[in-house]
Amino acid sequence: MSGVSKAIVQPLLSWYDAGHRDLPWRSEPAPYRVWVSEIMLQQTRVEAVRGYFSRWMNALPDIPALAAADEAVYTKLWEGLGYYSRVRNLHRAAVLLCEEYGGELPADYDRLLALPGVGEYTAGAVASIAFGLPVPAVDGNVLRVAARLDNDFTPITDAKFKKQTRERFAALMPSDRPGDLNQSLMELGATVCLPNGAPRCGDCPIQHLCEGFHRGNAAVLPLRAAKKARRVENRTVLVVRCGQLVGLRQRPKKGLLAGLWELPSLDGHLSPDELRAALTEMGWSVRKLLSLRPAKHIFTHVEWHMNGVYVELDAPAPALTFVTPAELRDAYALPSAFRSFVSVLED
DNA sequence: AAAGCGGGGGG
DNA sequence: CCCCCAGCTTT
Repeated sequence: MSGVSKAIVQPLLSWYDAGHRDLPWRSEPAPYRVWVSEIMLQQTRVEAVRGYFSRWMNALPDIPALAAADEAVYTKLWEGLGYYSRVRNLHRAAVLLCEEYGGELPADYDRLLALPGVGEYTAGAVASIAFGLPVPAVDGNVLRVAARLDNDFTPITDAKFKKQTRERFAALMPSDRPGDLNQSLMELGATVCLPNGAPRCGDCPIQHLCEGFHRGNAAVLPLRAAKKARRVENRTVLVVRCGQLVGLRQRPKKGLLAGLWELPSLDGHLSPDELRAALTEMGWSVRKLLSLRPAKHIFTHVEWHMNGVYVELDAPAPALTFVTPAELRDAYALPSAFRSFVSVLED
């Protein structure tokens, strides 16, 4: 017997018991902590989450506290973590939980799945880790482990592969330790069954059950669908000063970096003359313009190639919100894309 | 099924 | 440079 089968369960649990990473949401797996950690961990590395998780729990220790928090507060706590719809959904779900479930998470896979921001993976993770329910939690790690175990060349990005993998693991979940089995699979993927052709099969507790290893294919699996090319957007980004204040703009409620604050910017790379003309046209009283070092920021599907310009105004521009550098640092959520330009304010 | 949605660490 | 990360939602 080999591949994804019940034979992997005991070796994985024993291996997990023998040692695993010490993660803050593991040592104290209250449902709220597990839920928040799993949302933060979506498409995000464990090491990036640690600091955010600690600060979040300190500021918003339970579901009612999150439900009652201002948008500016929870958005600021998420600043720099990315995929900001996650934090909006987290808050929406907290409000909903207070209204419908007395401020607690339901111990039920389908009710968890119905929460905003909670998909198949997260519902399975919370159900199994926080509530001990025997449901699988199939993330990118588990998909890779499954493809290698079964020597399966189906692209793991295919929906059918994900569905099949969930079903295969659902059939072998142990009733006593489902959360630990799910975490052992993810731990294996994160520390041993590594991506990019670098599996450490010599350290694997289920090597003897791995069809991919047996066939010599562990390093070439899994397959993935080809990814699309990014488009490039040229922008002229402004560090606007008026006295000691800096001018900010809030992004639209939908789309990229929705609702976050940003440095104002114009489409394209404008020359100093073009920029001065454009700003005058907008009614801004420009006192001084200084070019800053250009910067590039890469998102998943678009690249911003940014020319920075320091702009001094005689009077505040009505379209902007003017704040002190300290207020910007402490209370306004600004995406990482603008970091290099904001550092100009620290002189 | 495909596209949109962040940011960073490591090869 | 490219890869991929404890994915979800919308179209």
